[in-house]
Amino acid sequence: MTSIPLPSLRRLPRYLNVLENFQSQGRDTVSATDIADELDLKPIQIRKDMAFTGIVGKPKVGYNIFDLISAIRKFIGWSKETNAVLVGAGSLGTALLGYEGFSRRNLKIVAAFDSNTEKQGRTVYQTRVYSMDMLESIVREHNVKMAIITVPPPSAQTVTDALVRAGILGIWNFSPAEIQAPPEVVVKREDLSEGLAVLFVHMQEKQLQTGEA
Amino acid sequence: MTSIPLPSLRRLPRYLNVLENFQSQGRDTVSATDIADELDLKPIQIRKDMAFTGIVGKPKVGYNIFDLISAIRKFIGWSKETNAVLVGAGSLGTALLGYEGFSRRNLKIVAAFDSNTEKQGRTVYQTRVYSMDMLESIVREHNVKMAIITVPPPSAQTVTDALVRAGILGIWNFSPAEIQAPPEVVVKREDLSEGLAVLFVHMQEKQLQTGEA
DNA sequence: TAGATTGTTAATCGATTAACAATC
DNA sequence: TAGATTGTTAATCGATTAACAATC
Repeated sequence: MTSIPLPSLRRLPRYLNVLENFQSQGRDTVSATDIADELDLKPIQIRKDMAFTGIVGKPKVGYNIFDLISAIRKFIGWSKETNAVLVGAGSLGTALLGYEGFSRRNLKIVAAFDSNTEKQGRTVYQTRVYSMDMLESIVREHNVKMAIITVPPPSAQTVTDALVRAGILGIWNFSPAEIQAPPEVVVKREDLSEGLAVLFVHMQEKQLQTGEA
Repeated sequence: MTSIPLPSLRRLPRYLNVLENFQSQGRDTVSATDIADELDLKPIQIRKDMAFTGIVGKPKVGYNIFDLISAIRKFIGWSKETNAVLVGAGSLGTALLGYEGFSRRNLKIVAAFDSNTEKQGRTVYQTRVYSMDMLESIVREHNVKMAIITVPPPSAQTVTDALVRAGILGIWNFSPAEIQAPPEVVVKREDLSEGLAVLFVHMQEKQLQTGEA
C-alpha cells in the first residue's frame, strides 16, 4: 500500500473544517464539488484525496458527512485523545498552551517544562510548568509519545536529546533551529518564517503585476 | 521570467538560518554541499534554488556567504523594515507580539487590535492594543500593507473585510477559517492543525513499520 | 595544471488534472 | 429511466534528480 502524498495529507484538516461547518448547518451529505467550492480546489482533487482515507462515496449522492468526518479523524489519529508535553513556556509556548484548536483535535498537553525557575510551579492555562528534571518521569508516567518544542534556537538540540532519552517518538519543533533526532523519532518542523517568506514574495509578485513596484 | 516554485521559496528561510550560523562562525564561503549537509537535502537542489534568487557562485570556490545572505534577504523582502498590524490579542496573538523571530526578519508590528474592551489600551510586549474602530486610521497613518489575523474562526471573515477596507494587501491568517478576499490581496493560511496532522500520520506510519501498531 | 564546484540541459519522478466508464 | 456523481485509468504538468560541460 502506497502512503498518502504529503500535499493530500495537508489538505485533510481543511476538509475536516469544512465538513464540520456543513454538519453544524444540519446537512448530512456533500459532493466533492461542494467541498471544492469552499476551498477553491478542483472536485477531482477532493475525490482523489478522499480515496486515500479509505472512504467511499455513492455515485449521484456524494459522501455521508458523518462517515467522512469519522474517516478523516480516524485516518489522522484524532479520534482518540493523545497526550503531549511542551518544552519552553515562553511567549509562543504559552500561546500554544492556551490554543483552543488543540483540544478540538483531541490533543492534550499534560505538562509543560521550562528551565526558568520563575516559571516552574506556575500554572499556564491549566497546565503546570515543571523543571526539566521532571521531564522523563512525567513523560513515562503519562505514556507521552509526542512533544512540542518552543524554546529559543540555541537550546533546541539539547531539549531534543532529553526528549529522545525520555522515550518521545514525535517532535513538533517550533524553533527555527534544525534539530537532529534518531530515525525512529519523527520530527515536524514548524518554522513561522517560512510562511512569512511565502507571503512577502507573493505580495511583491502581485505588486509587480499591478505595476506598483 | 518564471516565478520561483513554492517548495524552493519555502526553503529559502532555512538557507538563511544555516548561512547566518556559518557566518557567526567566521566563515565567508560555502558550497552547496555544505548547506545540503546541514539540512539533509541534495546539493543540486540548493544550486537550483539559489539560481532563482539571482545569485551566482564561483566554480571551485562556492558562494560568498555575505552576498548569499544579502541576496536571499533582498529576494524575500526582508532587507528593509516592514510594518504590520495584528488583529486578535488572545493567546496566539499575544505570543506573536512577543515572538523574537519577527524582528530578526525586519517585521515590525506597529499596533494590535481587539474587540475586547478589557484588552484595549493595554500594552503587550511593547505593542499597544486598540479598539477595532482605530484600525483604518492607524493602518493608513503607518502605511501598513500587511496584517496578521489571530481571532477565533467565526470573526475571521469580518476582520478580513475590515482589513481590506483599510487598504491591507497581505493577510497572514492564523485562524483555521477559510477567508475570502479580493484578488489584489494575498492571503497566506497558517493553520497549525495541518502540521499536527502531518506529524500524527507520520508517527503512525513509523510505528507500523516497527510492528508496534 | 588538476581537481572541485558551479550552472545548464536532459531524464525521472510524483502530483494534478482530464477523460470516461460504472452506478445509485 | 435519465442525470448526476463517484472512482479509475491515462495524460499532463511541475519539481527533483542526474549527467556533464564550463570554469576558477
